[in-house]
Amino acid sequence: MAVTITDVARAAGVSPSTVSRALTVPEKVGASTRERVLRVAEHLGYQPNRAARALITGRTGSLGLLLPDLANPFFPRLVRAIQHHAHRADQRVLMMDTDEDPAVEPALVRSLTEQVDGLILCSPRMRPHDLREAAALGPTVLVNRTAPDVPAVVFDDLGGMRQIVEHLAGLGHARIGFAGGPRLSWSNGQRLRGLREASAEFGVQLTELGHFPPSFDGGHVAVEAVLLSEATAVVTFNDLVAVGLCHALAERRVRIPDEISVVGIDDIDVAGMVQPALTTLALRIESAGRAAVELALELLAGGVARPAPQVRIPGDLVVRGTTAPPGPRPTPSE
Amino acid sequence: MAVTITDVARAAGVSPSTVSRALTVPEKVGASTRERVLRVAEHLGYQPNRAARALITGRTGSLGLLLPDLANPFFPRLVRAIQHHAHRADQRVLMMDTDEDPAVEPALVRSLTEQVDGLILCSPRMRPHDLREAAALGPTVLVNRTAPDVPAVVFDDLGGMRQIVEHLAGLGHARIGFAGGPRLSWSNGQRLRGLREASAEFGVQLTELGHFPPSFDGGHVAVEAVLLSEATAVVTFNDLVAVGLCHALAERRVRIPDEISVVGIDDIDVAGMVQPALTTLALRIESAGRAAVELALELLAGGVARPAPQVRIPGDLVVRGTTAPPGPRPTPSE
DNA sequence: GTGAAAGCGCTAACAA
DNA sequence: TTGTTAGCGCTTTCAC
Repeated sequence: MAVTITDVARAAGVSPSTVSRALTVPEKVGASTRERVLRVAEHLGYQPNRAARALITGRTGSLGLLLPDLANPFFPRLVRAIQHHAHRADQRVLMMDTDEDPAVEPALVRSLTEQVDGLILCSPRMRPHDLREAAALGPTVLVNRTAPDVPAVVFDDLGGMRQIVEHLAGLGHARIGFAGGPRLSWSNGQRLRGLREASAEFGVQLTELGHFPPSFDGGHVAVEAVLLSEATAVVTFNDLVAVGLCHALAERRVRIPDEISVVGIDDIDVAGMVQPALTTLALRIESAGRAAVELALELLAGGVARPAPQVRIPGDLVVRGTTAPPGPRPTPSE
Repeated sequence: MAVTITDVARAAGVSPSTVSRALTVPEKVGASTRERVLRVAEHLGYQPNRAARALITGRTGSLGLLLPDLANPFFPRLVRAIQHHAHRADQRVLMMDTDEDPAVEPALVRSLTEQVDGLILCSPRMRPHDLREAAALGPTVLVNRTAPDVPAVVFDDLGGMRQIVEHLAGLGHARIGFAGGPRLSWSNGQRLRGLREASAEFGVQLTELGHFPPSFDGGHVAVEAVLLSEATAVVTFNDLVAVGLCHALAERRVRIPDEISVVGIDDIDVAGMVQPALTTLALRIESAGRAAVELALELLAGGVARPAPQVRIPGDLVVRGTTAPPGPRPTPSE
């Protein structure tokens, strides 16, 4: 049997409540008593029973983490960061992967809220209505999405897109294509909007090439639309699509960046591994994770300012090998 | 306030104990009563309070998951699978990333054991002695490592290496190099052993090129040793190293697979994204995750056969573009 | 088959 | 500053 607070109390010659106080509100206990209790507890290897503590305080000491797909290289970094900072605040992390199925999200949220102090919803795919209901269930922080009155951490897509277009325009590109992500994706909308605004600002023409799966294969699908377009540079929804697109272009003997420039978003590891290495908008995912945990902790500590805070994480354009001044357009051979 | 078992009892006109039984040991309750209780519970949106249940049963309903680094593309797939199967068994997953620091592992294990029913240790880096102590703390399952008397899920490195060597020997390679991983890595030892045995069997010469970080950069470091060796084909500790090596070889204008063949291990996504695509030993990571959860559940359900079961997951060689019959060795130019 | 009662380990009033 | 008491929500004897 594990050692309980009563064992410690007996061994230290005090009452259980004193032990409890020494452990959780040290300042409400005499210095010498506190020290003795702490020493005894340490010596006995006492570990508080979280369940008992949770039962009475209503605090579980853990944060719930919901995300669409851990296999998407964007998320492991985010999870790591969240994990790390939660741990520093003595909170555990209960992770759940929804397998990219928006339909299961509300149910998972409902089951999670009961067993965690707060919820971090990463790139939730559920409908705004469901999201609002979910957030009402308990302290909730959104990452990579927004909803009215819900604290959120988002990436500065507008600023990021501006950096990309500025870079491309500076290189001399006049016609830019956008290989978009899922129609329902919140960030896809943001990115498109940012691209439109920046294109107007820098006087380049933006062509929307369509919506593609946010994956390597999606990039392969997009290649047709890219070749059919007049664009000399293509921005993709994310790095996976960019890498897939480059792959497909290479298969068709289109030279990158000589004939077409490609820009990704995320700066996942693969971006630096392919050849040529991908020019991409690096997202400070670790910062986002930290911000999310901090917001959640604030929420728990007791309310948050209205309106709900919205942390915007900037991006940094990383120029590598897939962008260059526009050359001759590839001839659509096949 | 959340709805409790008492609320349900009152609404259903029975005692709390009956509700409890209807929910956890249905067969000990009259059919009609059970049905009514269940309906009322559903209607009220009753969710059992896990903390209270844990307090009395001693079962937390969650599994602890310890791993070295979620950023390593091997792990997200494993975590997903574990998550998925744990969830099906109505167990939550508490994940902790040790950040590749063997020193923190024992402490994390100790703090985790108190709050979970069982522990799944993935590729633990800690010393055998610590591992034995950790496993003694509670129900423990090892993944990608073994210890006496501890149930484990391992990959069939011996069989996998045999597949690789057979493939290479069949292609005509007579001298194979191995770019090893961390000296302390358990699987590195296994792989080396498998390579030795298979090399003897197929009559090829094996050169150990050294130990390298299990990363893209590690592959870059390894390139020197590769070029200095007589090997016409190189097996690397994992795909990341293989991709890094290919990258470094390409930088030196060494043609793959014409001048050197490269084989990775894992079949991470990147393996299919680089050009040429990587020949690699695919590990059935999902199967490993499932097996790990099953073992853990068995442990919880009450003991496990002695000696501790050891599940061996086979690998499948995926032949892609980085292997071919040996050509002329590259001339060490620089 | 069902209810009453006890108690898991802890914290939080309330007293002293 | 410390101890006493009650009770969080649930399961599990033990009666009936």
